[in-house]
Amino acid sequence: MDGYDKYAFEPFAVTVDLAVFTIRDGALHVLLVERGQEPYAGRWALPGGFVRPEESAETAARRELAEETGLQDVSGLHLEQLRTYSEPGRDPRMRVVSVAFTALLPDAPEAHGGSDAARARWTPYDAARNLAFDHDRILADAHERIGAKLEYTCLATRFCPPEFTLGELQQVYETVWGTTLDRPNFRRKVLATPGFVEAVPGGARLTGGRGKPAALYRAGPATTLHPPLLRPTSEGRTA
Amino acid sequence: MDGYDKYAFEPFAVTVDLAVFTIRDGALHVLLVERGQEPYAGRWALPGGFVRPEESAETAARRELAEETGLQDVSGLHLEQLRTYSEPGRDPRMRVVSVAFTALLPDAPEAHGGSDAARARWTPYDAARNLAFDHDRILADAHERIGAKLEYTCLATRFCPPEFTLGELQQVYETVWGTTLDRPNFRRKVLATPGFVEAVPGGARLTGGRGKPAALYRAGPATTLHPPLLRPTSEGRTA
DNA sequence: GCAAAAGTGTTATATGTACACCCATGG
DNA sequence: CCATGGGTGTACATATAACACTTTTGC
Repeated sequence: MDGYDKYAFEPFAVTVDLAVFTIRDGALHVLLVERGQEPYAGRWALPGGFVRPEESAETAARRELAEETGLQDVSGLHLEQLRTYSEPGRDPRMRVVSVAFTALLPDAPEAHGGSDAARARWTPYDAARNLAFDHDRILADAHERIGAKLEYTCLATRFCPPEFTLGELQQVYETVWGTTLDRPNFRRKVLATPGFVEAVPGGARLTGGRGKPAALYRAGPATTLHPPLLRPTSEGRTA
Repeated sequence: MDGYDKYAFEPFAVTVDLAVFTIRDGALHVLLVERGQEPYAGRWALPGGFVRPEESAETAARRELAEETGLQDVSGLHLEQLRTYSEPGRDPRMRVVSVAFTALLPDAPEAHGGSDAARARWTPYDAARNLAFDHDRILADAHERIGAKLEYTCLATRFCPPEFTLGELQQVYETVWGTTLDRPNFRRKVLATPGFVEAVPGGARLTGGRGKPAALYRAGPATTLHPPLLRPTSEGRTA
């Protein structure tokens, strides 16, 4: 921390990369952009870009998110630092240190392919392979992280529109975890956690065309779940 | 990600900062160094330094850890990325993006004040205030993180020597969380988690001078705790 | 014997799990 | 009237929390 010469070292570039998730047609999707230039021209990559001189990484990530999704109001969206990737060879051009973020979107706004990215597309998570740079790894880390956070935080509501049914909330868990959950137990668990969801007084909505209309809920003020809502098959993780 | 001119932007410096914890005399301690130069000359700070051109942040963190603690074998120690701090004004000299790490040491090796740091000292966590830069914040984040990780990982054994008693392991939890735990229940919980600890066949040790000698255990292969070992007073965190 | 620390046992309560069952709606 | 999805009830297993009690050591 005691070097004054700004150019004493080979400069580092600092970028942000975003793993932006949404749930569409009952499947987890991630936002990818197609690279227009070398390296990795034509390959898909996570959206991202350089941190500007007067920005923090968080500010840069939010700006990129707005640019790539074309959303008007990005201020309320959940953005969270994942980790920083700094392996010397991760970008063939120069030393690039990238701060990765995860973001969760309620529904999939089709408008994208904003400013600089050649093309942007929502891709099913399972099909998002062979990405540019070390983005396969970043994406896998991001998926792992949100899966874990669903267990002990109220993050799942970030995937839902402002008003949602408990069935939709359950689908979030089932989609991210790739499991099925018992509906009665899920319902009780969610309602027993104070501040997780709040009932919308008169609301009800048909979900699948058929069936009983479901009551509507809003996200509550709580941020953490106590006790946690554990994945069913989390036995093998002790070894 | 598409800029080729390495000097197009004002350069970023990339550093690592370390929050190195240990337990000493039943209290949580953190390793601090006294700054010899401006800015913040004479103030205490977290150890850290520049990432070198051919290093990853992890490599740099491990190198700094070895230098600051004077330990021979730093390879087995637990080092974990915390998050990256990138606010534009956090270093008055230039743009410094810092990747923060946490490290846990079994006991407190007194040998320190290694290479570049003016002085290094183990400081009780509660007395580590008014640090240089944004290190108060980093330290608080690190403490919060390790407290949370004790709940659902086997991290606590990293604070212990190779062979330890269950009483010592319990002290780790009590020290980091600032609570007391019921000994019989703690014991059952730990032993019921497969792979958390392994009994050392013939071992026993006197702990407090008096009392029954305690059986010795080693850290097991498990890394996560299922079900988790929750803090007692974690009620208020739902709101 | 007494204090201190380890270790065992027991019980009430809470929580998680696996179901069976009823309700409202569209076709 | 049946398929579909929402919602309720209930019995059982397991986990937690609180606390009494025994064991082994040093003084």
